[in-house]
Amino acid sequence: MSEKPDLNAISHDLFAVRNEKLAQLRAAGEDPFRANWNQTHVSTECPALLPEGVEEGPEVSVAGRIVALRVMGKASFVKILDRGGIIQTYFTRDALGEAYDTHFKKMLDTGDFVGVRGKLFRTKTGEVTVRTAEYRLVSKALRPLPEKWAGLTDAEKIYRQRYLDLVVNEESRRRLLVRSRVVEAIRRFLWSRDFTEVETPALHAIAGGAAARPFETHSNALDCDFYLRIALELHLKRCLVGGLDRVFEIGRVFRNEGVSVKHSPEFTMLEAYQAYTDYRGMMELVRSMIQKVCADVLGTTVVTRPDGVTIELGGEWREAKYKDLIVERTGDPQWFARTKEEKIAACKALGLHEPRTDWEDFEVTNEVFGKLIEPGLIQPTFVTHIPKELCPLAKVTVGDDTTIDVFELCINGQEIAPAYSEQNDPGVQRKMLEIQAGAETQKIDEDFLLALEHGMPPAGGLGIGIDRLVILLTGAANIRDVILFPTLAPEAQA
RNA sequence: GGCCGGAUAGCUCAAUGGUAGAGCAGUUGACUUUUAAUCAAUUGGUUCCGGGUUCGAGUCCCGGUCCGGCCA
Repeated sequence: MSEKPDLNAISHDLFAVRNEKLAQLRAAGEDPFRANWNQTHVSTECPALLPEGVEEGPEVSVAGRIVALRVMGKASFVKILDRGGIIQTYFTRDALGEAYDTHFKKMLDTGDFVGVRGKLFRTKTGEVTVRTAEYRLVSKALRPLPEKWAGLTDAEKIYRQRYLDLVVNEESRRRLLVRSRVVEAIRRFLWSRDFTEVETPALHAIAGGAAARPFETHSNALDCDFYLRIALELHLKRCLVGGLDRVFEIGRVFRNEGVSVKHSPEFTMLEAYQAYTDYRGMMELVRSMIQKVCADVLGTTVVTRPDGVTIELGGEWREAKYKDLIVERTGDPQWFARTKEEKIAACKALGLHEPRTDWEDFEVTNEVFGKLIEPGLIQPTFVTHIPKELCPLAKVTVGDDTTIDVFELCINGQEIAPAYSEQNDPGVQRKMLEIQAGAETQKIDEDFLLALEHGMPPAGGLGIGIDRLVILLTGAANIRDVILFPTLAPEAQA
C-alpha cells in the first residue's frame, strides 16, 4: 500500500469502508476469500483443556466469526463465534509485531471470519482465552452485524435474514439446535423399537390422509396436475400392506390455509405405523417417546413455559373422553341429543363466535372443543372416543358406533399428536371416504383402497407435529421461531 | 378475507403540522487483561412506495407493499 487510504471520506458508508479494506488487502497480496484455516478445536472444548489452577493450557486452533472487537493500544480482546459458541482470543503487539497495528487493528471488523492459533490461558477475571500466536483472515464480511447490545429485534429481519439472527441472538441459535436434537432423539427412539424409516412422495395425484386445502402444482413431463402432500398417512399404510409392519417418516407437509402463531403453510410431521397393536399401544409409544426425547434433549421431564407455568411430562398421563369434556364444559348432560340449532345457540351463550350455519352438527361441537377445551389442556391429556366424522381413517369403537378408537394428545393447549386404531376394512374405509368426499368423488384415492383390498394388518398409527413439540420443549412463542426459514411473502424488489 | 398496530441512519429507538435527533456501529486519535471496555473528536437520512391537503407533512387524508397481533 503506497497511498494512505481515505476511509474518512466514506466513513458513513459501512459497505464502502469494508470494500476499501478488502481492496487494500488484495493490493498487498492477501485475498481473504482464497484463504482457509485448519480448525482443530471448537470453542466449547477449550475450558476443559485448562483445568482450574493450571496457568497455561495446550495450543488450540479455532476459527469463527468475530462478534466482538475490543481494541486497545497494544493488546486487544476478540470474541469469536463458532458452531459451539463463543471463545475469547487475545491479540498483542508483542506476539504479532507490526501486523498488530497495520493489519489487525486496521483491517479486521466485526463479522469477519478468522482462524486463530495459540495456547490457552486464563485472564485475570478467569475467562479461558486463546493467546494468539498466529491468525488469518479467511473471509471478509462486507456488511456489518446488527448492533451488539440491542441485537436484532425486528421480526421481519429475523425471519428474512435468519443468518443474522443466528449470529447475534443466542436464544434463537439454541432453539433451532434443540429442534435438531429432538428429531435425532425421535429417530433413535423409533429405531430402538425396530421401526424402519421410509421416504414417500410429496407430489400426490390426490391430497388425502387429512382434511385440508392443498397447494397445487403441475408436472410438465407427465402432463398432469399434482398436489403437495397434506399428510403422510396413505403411503405409509401402503407400506404396511407391503409387509413393513413398523414404519415411520419424518417429512414436510403443506397446507394452503391460514397462517398463525400455531400454523405454518409448511410444517414437519412424524407419522409412525405399527402393526398388531392399536391406539392403546400408540399411547404407550408416544408417551415413552416424548418422555425419552425430553429427557435426552433437556435432561428433565419438567418443562417451564416463558410465563412460568410448568408442564410435567413424566409419569402416567390423564385420559379423558371427548364427550365427557364437552358435557363438562357446556354443563349440558344432554348436549349430544340437542339439535344443531340448539347447539349453535348454546355456543353463542358460551361466548363463542357464531358458528356458521352451513357447518355440520359435529363441527359445531368441535368448535366448543377447539376454542374452549383444547386451549386449557396444558398438562398432557389423551382425549379419546372422538366423533367418527372427525377422522374417517380410524376404526369405529366396538359398542358405540358414534365414536372411533383414537386419541388426540393435547399438551400446552395444543394438539400435539393424534393416533388411531387404523381402519383396515376396505369396505368400511370406502364408505367413510365417500361420506367425506360427498359429491367430489374424484377425491377418493382409489389406489389406496386397492391396496387395502390386498389386506392391511391391524395397526396403530400416530402423527406428531414436530414444530409444536419443539415449541413445547423450547418455550417458543410462535411456530415461526422454531422454523429456520419460515414462509413469507416475497419482499418488494427495490 | 376482516379489524387493529407497525415501517425514520448499518442496528435499537426519539421527534405539538414548523431546521429529522440519540445510543451503538463506522472514521480519526489515545490506551498492554477487556467483558455493552474507556476517553476525545467526527461522518452519516429517497422518514416503505404513490398520490392529496397545507405557506409548510416523518407527522393529517386516500391508495398500495411488507411485517406483527387478534378474529374468520
